[in-house]
Amino acid sequence: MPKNTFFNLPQAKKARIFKAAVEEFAKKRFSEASINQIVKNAGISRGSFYQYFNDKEDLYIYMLGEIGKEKLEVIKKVGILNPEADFFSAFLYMIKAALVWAETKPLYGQVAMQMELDQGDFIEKLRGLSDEGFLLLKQLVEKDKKRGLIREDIDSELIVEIFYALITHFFTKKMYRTGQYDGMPELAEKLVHIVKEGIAVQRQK
Amino acid sequence: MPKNTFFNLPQAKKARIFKAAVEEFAKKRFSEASINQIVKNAGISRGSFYQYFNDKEDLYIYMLGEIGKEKLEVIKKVGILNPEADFFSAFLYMIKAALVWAETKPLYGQVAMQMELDQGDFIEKLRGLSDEGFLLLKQLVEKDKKRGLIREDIDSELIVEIFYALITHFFTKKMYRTGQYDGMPELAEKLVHIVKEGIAVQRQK
DNA sequence: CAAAAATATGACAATCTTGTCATATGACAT
DNA sequence: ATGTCATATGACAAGATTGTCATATTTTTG
Repeated sequence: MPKNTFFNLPQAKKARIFKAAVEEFAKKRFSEASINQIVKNAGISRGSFYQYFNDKEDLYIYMLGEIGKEKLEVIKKVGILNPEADFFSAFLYMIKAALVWAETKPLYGQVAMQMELDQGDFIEKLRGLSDEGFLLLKQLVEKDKKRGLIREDIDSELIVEIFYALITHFFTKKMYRTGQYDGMPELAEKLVHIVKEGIAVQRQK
Repeated sequence: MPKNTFFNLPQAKKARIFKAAVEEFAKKRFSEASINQIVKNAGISRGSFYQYFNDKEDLYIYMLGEIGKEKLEVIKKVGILNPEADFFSAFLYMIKAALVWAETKPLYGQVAMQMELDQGDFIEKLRGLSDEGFLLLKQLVEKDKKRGLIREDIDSELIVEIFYALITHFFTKKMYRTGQYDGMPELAEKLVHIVKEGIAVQRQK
């Protein structure tokens, strides 16, 4: 947790530091991000940094927490919007909402991407924590199983993870290559359709 | 390309250096791997390293090439084994062969994994190159489309990439968490089955 | 207003990295 | 054996990184 000296700072300065952190962690992985770079961009001295935060981890976790708050709001809106939606359309809606969010705050999305690509014990520890979206999706899958929309013989967690893996893979690739998310809603629809219906030719229908 | 001084080296010394490189690049990403560490483990001086290779890239590419040779043999065996196999069983066979290979030379698999997780312009450039396995799979998909096994309306490359993404995701996760690949053949089968048949409940069949 | 407490600062030590280079060693041919 | 050529070596420069700390400055408090 950041020290009190940080929270006591005037809003503008806090924002400056936060912005500098986001910019750095959007460019580099945690392990490669440089405190030097952050303090330079924030316009504070190296000494001050250590007066505000214990170390890089401290700042990183704080930043993720702040970003997470915003992200959660986006995700929760989906659940509220149409409580009767099936998993597939809810998922697609969620993706689209996430894309709108990512376009508003592109750096936030990049921070998440960098984290996704990171390894290391510290990052691995972090991952398990904030899986609110994951849980929500799993519940939707299970509801759909009861409604007879999704096959009961497939593990719910596996299903969610498949979608997660696919979205992460294609979005990360696209984002890294072109720096943009255009065409992604369409791709997401294709992916959902494929996993839903399968790629095999249907014998009868 | 390594310099002649390297190729002139006695076999044992070459092997020692190669082994040290594999060990380092299995532990660390390219950008984080340290030449210092490699020379230490290989028992050569720092100066010698630069007499053998131009730089880290040089060694890395050489190493990947050597590993790639072995890997390609494994993959090619699949195509030979049963030329009439459909994409799904060929893919599964390929996965299983890759797993056997990875278990024999676990570090090679880890090198590939580290590369998978890496970003950076240099690594990105490398990726496109050695996609022999990718192409082979794409051809299989297209054959199966003609045979009426796979739906024609889905892009072949997308299909291959979906499998690639899923396998990479689950295997990397598993490997990183537990250091082993046990249970992976079964998981691969599940994944193939899901993408083949879909997760939606079939209305009639 | 003066003293005390809080905060800001950049130099510093320690540790890493890469790539170069003058020098030493060894092998091989004349 | 002597000279030449290839190779081996570790010190070195230049550039990063992190975390600490004595000192200066600002703010708050009595």
